[in-house]
Amino acid sequence: MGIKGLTKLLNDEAPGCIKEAELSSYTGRKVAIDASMALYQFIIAIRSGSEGFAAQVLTNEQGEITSHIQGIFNRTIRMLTNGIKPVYVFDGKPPTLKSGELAKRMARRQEAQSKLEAAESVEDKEKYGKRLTRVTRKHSEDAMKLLRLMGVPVVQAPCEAEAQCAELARAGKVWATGTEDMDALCFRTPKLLRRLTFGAANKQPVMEVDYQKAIDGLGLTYEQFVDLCILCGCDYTDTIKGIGPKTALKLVRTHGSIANVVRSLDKKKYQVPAGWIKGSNPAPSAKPDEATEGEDGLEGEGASNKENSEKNESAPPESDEKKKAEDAEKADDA
DNA sequence: CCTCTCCCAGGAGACGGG
DNA sequence: GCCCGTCC
DNA sequence: ACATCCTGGGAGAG
Repeated sequence: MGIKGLTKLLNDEAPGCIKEAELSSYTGRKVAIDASMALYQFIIAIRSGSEGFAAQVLTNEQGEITSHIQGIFNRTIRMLTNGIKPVYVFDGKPPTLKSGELAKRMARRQEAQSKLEAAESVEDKEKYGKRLTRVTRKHSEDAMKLLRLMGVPVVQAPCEAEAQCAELARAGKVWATGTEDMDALCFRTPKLLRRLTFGAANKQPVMEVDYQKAIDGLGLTYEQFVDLCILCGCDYTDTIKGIGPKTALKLVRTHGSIANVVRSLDKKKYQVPAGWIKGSNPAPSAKPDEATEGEDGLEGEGASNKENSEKNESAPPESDEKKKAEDAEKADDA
């Protein structure tokens, strides 16, 4: 996940938008965290007996996974100990992941699936079974229950958790989004905190990115920033060979939008992937520029301007906005 | 100057006793 | 502070 | 996904 070379680009072109600090300097801050992402990592990472034979997840007497409970518990305790107030945000409707990454995951998953069925040895079955790991509804419910018992606020996002985290931050309900994924900036979270899980005892400090300083430093609008990220290469689209972060920035600055950039490119020199941005498509879809505006009610999903032909995700209705706000109020009590 | 490719090292959750 | 064993 | 897999940094060519 992430935007290729974005961290370096920001360091080079928007100096000051990234800074590092001790965990202790965030005492008292409320931070929104994508719960599903955390759960997935815990389920993958927390295993016992990795040195011996069977690398197994932690389970209860019924054989159900409990790694995620252990992980969420420890991490939450750690943050609370440091005076940081987490707000866990759970995914709602599965996001319309873009064709690229989604297809890739699907392919990998199906490959594992078929290999699992073909597997004869116990080892193989175990091996391929692991590749099918995913966060289930039950895992999420377990975590929600735990968090509620701990008095930690939980938010149910209408769609993508990352987008919701950014909205909470924009609304001032939390101070920042805690994530390892720079994609969060594309949802306009005012502050992004990386390596928040590493404590004082650990090596790297917390990394803090200021969204406003970032786009100001780059000299771009929000829409242009999203376009830049797409050009740099994100999870959802292929990149154009020969165009890296520096060139992408220059192009967006010069032409103003990704549609204009693509239009102006020498197609003989640069291979634009099939089915790319509308500007590359002979059939113009309405007004390209408007597709990137947030006026349709879609939160964040700026990157969705490339999928305007697909079923547009039903926009998060106002009621969801209120619901999340209410939930976040509880954060104040914690 | 910028990008691409290749290679390789390191990390992949957190705690706590020794 | 590091090294590992442990967490279920 | 720990008998693997992914990422980031550096070298070197185009």
